[in-house]
Amino acid sequence: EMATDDSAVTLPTVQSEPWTMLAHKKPQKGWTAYNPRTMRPPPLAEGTKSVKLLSWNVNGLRALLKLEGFSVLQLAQRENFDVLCLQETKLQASIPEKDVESIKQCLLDGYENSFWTCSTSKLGYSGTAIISRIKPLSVTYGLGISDHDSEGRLVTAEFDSFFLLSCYVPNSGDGLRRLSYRITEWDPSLSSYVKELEKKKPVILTGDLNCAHQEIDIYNPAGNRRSAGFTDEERQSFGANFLSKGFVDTFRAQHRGVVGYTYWGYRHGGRKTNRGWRLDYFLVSESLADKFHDSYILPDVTGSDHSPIGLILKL
Amino acid sequence: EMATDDSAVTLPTVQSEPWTMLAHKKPQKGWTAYNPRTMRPPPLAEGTKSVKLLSWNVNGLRALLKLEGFSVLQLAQRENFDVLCLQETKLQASIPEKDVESIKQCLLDGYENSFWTCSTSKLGYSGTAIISRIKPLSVTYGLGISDHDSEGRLVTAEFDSFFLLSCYVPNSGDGLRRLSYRITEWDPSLSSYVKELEKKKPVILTGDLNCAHQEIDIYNPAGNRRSAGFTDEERQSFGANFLSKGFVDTFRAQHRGVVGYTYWGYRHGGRKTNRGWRLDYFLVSESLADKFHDSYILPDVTGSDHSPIGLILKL
DNA sequence: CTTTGCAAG
DNA sequence: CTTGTAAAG
Repeated sequence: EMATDDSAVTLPTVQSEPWTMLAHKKPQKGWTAYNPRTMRPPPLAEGTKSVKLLSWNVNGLRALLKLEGFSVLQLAQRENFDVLCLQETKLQASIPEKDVESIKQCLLDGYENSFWTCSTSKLGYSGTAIISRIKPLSVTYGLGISDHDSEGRLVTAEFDSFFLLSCYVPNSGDGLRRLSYRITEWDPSLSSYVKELEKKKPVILTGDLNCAHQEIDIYNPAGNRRSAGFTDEERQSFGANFLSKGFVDTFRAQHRGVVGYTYWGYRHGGRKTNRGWRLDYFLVSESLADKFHDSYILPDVTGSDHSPIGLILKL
Repeated sequence: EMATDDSAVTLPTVQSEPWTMLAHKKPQKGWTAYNPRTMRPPPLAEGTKSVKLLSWNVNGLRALLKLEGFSVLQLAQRENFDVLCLQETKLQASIPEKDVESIKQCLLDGYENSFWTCSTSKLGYSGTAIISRIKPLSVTYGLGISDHDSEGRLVTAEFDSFFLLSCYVPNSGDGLRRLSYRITEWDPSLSSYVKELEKKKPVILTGDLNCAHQEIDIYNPAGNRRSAGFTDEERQSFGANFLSKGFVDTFRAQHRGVVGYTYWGYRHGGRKTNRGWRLDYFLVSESLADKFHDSYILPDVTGSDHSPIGLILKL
């Protein structure tokens, strides 16, 4: 049975739905756990024009398709998305023939338009994509700055009423060896790029932005102050370069005080114990802030260390 | 039903026993396929003193134990061997704790004495072992020539009536890049080493000697004239350094005209189609040539690209 | 802990 | 095709 609203414990703790559990033994600060069963709004009225966007860091597309086979296709059918953004495809420019076949069958059936980047500097690393039912007006790859465009971290597709960016932000790495690149080069460059695009039309920036912005966005804030993705530097950069520049974190705007993770490291059996992070976002231009119907997470979709996230945008 | 001896086709071709099939569509030169069900002599009379030796190129011991779990232990119990020689353990000097546990449980239960070499020049490469119920008089590692002893290719155990060598001969490699090392350095050094030992007592040289000596020892002799393990150079070297120096190929001595493979490459589904090679041997000093009861192959033991081989020695 | 690519067989 | 490694997350 569903717990009542006035129950002392505000968190449902149904064993069979692990995504409903917080890692903290006791709920803190009145936070609640994100539950897609109860927290997603009812569907839009028939006839309301909308577009459904999905984003997923797949952590190696070939392994996902090998492991999961047609379950990716099932995801597509169940969710009936219009556009799917991928990160960490780990594909190379030359994909083995059998993998091409698998990708076509599992992922591109019904989606005529697909646009792929891959790292040219390091094989099988990074890589992003946009797969769409709707034909974009135009597509560009990277930031347009060759220093930052050898790792296949960005695809931009222009649609009628917005730009959509599928982005994989550089991880600051073990020992934070790449933190300074991230803070002083990548984040500001991406920020300038999106602000430039925004002069033309609204922007939707999605993907693995590799930052848990606030304490609510990570299972163990105190223990991760010097972990890549939760350093003060990255969190400040995320605020300064995106949120303070007018971009709206749609999940947080819709779900104040809700703990919704999108990533659970493989290293400590994170998914079972819900030791997660919220690293994946749909950020939107202010002008779209009241035009989205639902910003959601699909935590029960497995096959990667990240779960997919979704955004339903009213048109 | 068993085929009768006077049948026109001399080869049993029972589908459920693939090791009974020859790769050649038609039997050639009157060869027959090795069949452990019919070609092993009856057990020695009760009370006859004997020792049972086994040798196995395991192609990565950790993977074998992970894959097969306790079936290795079952092999030990079923075969009830006295000494097991391993090659290509691919262990490092520092074995992860969990692997140590697994090895102890699966492999060393009941075998007090075990002696291991590993490659110090290339991690997870090569590596040999002798695991014994009988305590050896002494054990030495390598050839005693530092140039050839960085790859963990040899363990020698001295028992009362013989030396036992577990050996993994260097593969000549793709493009035969290591053929000249093999022919001009390794083989002669090993030959000198065993001849030196033989001055003290008889020698049993076993392991993956990485040479299919004659056409009968390989499924496609014509197509492999320049393949590592069947070059003229390696075959001549094998003859000159070991057979012509008085060592007896026990399997061949016992089974003239019998096709008995011990290796089937993973690359072309070799085991299913019996596209095999005989690369694993028990070579013995001439003085032991009439003292062995059975030199055999266990082709139905899986888990590696090689099968184990065995030697029952009368004492 | 898992992905990728790589060397080796 | 499978085993190891390494770098990366």
